[in-house]
Amino acid sequence: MARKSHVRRREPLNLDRVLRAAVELADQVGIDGVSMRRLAQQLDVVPMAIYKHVTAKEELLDGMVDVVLGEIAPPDLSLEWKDAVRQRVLSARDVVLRHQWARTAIESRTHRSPTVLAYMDSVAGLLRAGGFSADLTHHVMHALGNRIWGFSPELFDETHRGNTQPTVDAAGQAALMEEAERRYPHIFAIVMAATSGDASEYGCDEDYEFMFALDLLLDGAERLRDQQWRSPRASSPSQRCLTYDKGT
Amino acid sequence: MARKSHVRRREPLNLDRVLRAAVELADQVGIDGVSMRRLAQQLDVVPMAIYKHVTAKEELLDGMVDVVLGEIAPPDLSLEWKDAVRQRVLSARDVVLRHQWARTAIESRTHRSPTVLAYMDSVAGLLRAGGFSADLTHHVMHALGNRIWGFSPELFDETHRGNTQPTVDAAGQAALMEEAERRYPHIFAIVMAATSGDASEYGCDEDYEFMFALDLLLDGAERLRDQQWRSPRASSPSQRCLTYDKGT
DNA sequence: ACCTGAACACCGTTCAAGT
DNA sequence: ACCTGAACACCGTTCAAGT
Repeated sequence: MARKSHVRRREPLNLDRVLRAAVELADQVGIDGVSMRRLAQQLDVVPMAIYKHVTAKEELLDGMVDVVLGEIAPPDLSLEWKDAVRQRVLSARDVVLRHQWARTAIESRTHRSPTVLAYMDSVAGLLRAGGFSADLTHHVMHALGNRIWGFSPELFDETHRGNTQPTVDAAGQAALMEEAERRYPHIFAIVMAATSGDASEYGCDEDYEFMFALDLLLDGAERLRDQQWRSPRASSPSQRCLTYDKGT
Repeated sequence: MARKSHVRRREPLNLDRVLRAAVELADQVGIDGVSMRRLAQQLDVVPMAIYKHVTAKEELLDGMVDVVLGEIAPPDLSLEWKDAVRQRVLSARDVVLRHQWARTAIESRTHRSPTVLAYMDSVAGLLRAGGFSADLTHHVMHALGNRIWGFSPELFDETHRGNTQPTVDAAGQAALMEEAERRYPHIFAIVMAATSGDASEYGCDEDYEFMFALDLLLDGAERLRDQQWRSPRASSPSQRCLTYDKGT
């Protein structure tokens, strides 16, 4: 056993092994639990050994994002553009649901790695193949925003990140509800509509919300494509900073 | 002078003063520069003194977000719903542009404070007043996502967070461009279209992108409202987890 | 009772001393 | 030349000792 661990230990550290261990660690303990020191421990290595394969923690996080993006299924080029985009984005969604920490990690990245660019390029390519101009594709990509990575911000709740709300008794619950109805009538109405009565057991169907927004955006994009939409910038290229024109 | 600083020092610390100092500090040094210790130093106080007004750093961040949300202009109820939403969201945008750290801070919040809920309630109220059902309002709010706070993710660049890309000579630049064109043809096309030729000076007009997406979403929402859209969940409330129905 | 210095258990990263 | 222990300059937060 001591011998085996000795053999293990001699297996040379490389970037791939570092990144895979980091991803595994993040899956287990969340992104905040991933420290250089803890990762080193996981790899049965001295902390400084990691710096041989990664110049700083930021680079580690870049690499971790690359690893999860690698799990996204390749695009199905036989599909009609909208289905193709949807399939690709939903595949990304599968991935970020498997790796909950990936949302935060992706959002925090300030550097676009080749892997990131390649993925974005492929999504842009699906739109271009669907007859979108480069101009419109650009704006649609921005409008999709983080949804191209398969996630959208959680507006009301944050159920996926182990938050234990304080348990209150039924009376307290009712009082809270009354308070909520008085102070936040519109949110209350929304919650009531979403739960058909029992607001206390509110929980969004995140998947549905994601799809709703995705289709709203894609349908809107399609409409603009069909009416040959061009950005004001494209018409007058010298003008870099545009003030929004309400009449448009 | 020593006397004056002594008088200053005796001014009792309170939550308001703590939060305002924290916001000011974040404005100056960014959110990562805001540590309990550094904030204490700024307030000319021992670190532990802050914990009298805030139980943990998370609570400090909650409070900081509340402070900036307080700077958002009140809704103009005389406006037609779409303009009212736009005015409110653009006012929020002014605020998050003034406080660059606020995007990250808002995204990282896991707790919805009364101030946060009040703002969300007011946006929901504008939609409701515009004839949106509670059901549709709900989904539209989700679709707007972080755009209700006046920001959207930066997809391609991150110019606003002091990043100094390595300067390369003209020849290196040209080589990079060729490489980019070969590896990321669609992104390259986008960039070319956005800069009318000189891809090296690419920079998105973030304001325009924001407005484009906002209008795409609001126009799409209006269309759904006009056709009396109802969510499948609203029709069959027992069914909580919906699979997306392509035919819809 | 209130306040606070020191301490605890961590960080990411540098650097010089060891092989 | 490579590797690594110790050290540096930080964190957020606890806690016991001081007033």
